[in-house]
Amino acid sequence: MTKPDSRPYSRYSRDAAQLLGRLIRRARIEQGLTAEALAERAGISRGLVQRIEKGEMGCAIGAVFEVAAIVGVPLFEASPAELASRVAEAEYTLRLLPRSVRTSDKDVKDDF
Amino acid sequence: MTKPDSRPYSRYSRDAAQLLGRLIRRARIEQGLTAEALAERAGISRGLVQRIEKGEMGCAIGAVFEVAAIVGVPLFEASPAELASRVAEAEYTLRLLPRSVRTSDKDVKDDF
DNA sequence: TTAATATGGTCTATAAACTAATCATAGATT
DNA sequence: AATCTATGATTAGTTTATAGACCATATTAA
Repeated sequence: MTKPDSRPYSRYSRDAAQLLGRLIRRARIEQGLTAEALAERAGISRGLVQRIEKGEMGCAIGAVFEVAAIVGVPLFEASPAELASRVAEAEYTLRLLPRSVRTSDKDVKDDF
Repeated sequence: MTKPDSRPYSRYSRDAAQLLGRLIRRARIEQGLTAEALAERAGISRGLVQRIEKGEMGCAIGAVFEVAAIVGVPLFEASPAELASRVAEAEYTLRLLPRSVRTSDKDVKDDF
């Protein structure tokens, strides 16, 4: 058994996952919610809640987002209505773009 | 084989995952990046890129965030420096909270 | 229209996440 | 101080995601 989940993640994505986990943990505690209780509400195990709060990269995004929603950590800093609106907007914008990318090598901003 | 990944997700978390996927796809196309090329950069398979762009809830948050970072979709609407700063802040704030929750049942704002 | 390629879907094998149970410890309340 | 409980960590077993190959189709460019 080697070290688990040691893929080359960028600092940015690791920070983001970690921050999300901390925010969830903070919100849970402030609401007096037990990890066990939160797990029950989300339909997942307590162990997974622990991993989410630690910001581990292997957790399913569905589980993470669901837990965040339950304790009230806003995703995209948006309310449900705003989110739905942005989804629709993104949907529309996508339809305006080419459906297939033909170019071989263009510049990508990997850093921002 | 039954229907995969049919856990009871909230509308909010599903919208969030879907929006993130759309934003990634849009950014990728706008940059003339092939799904294959993006997968290569992220160290994942092309199939996983497709699932991420569809906003499927089972994808590992590490893979999703990594891909987002590569195409330049900001997480938490924050730059790398801001993110790191917020992580540190969250870390500090957590240390001020009780480490164990004793209460049995308090009110939770499930809706916001 | 034709040629080249990106995309979408499916399949199998493998790797990994997830669950559930358990134990030890830390922390909170009386 | 003593008790009760939440937390953290570990393990075994099951489920699921992921990789990689493949094929069919759609899309772009010539």
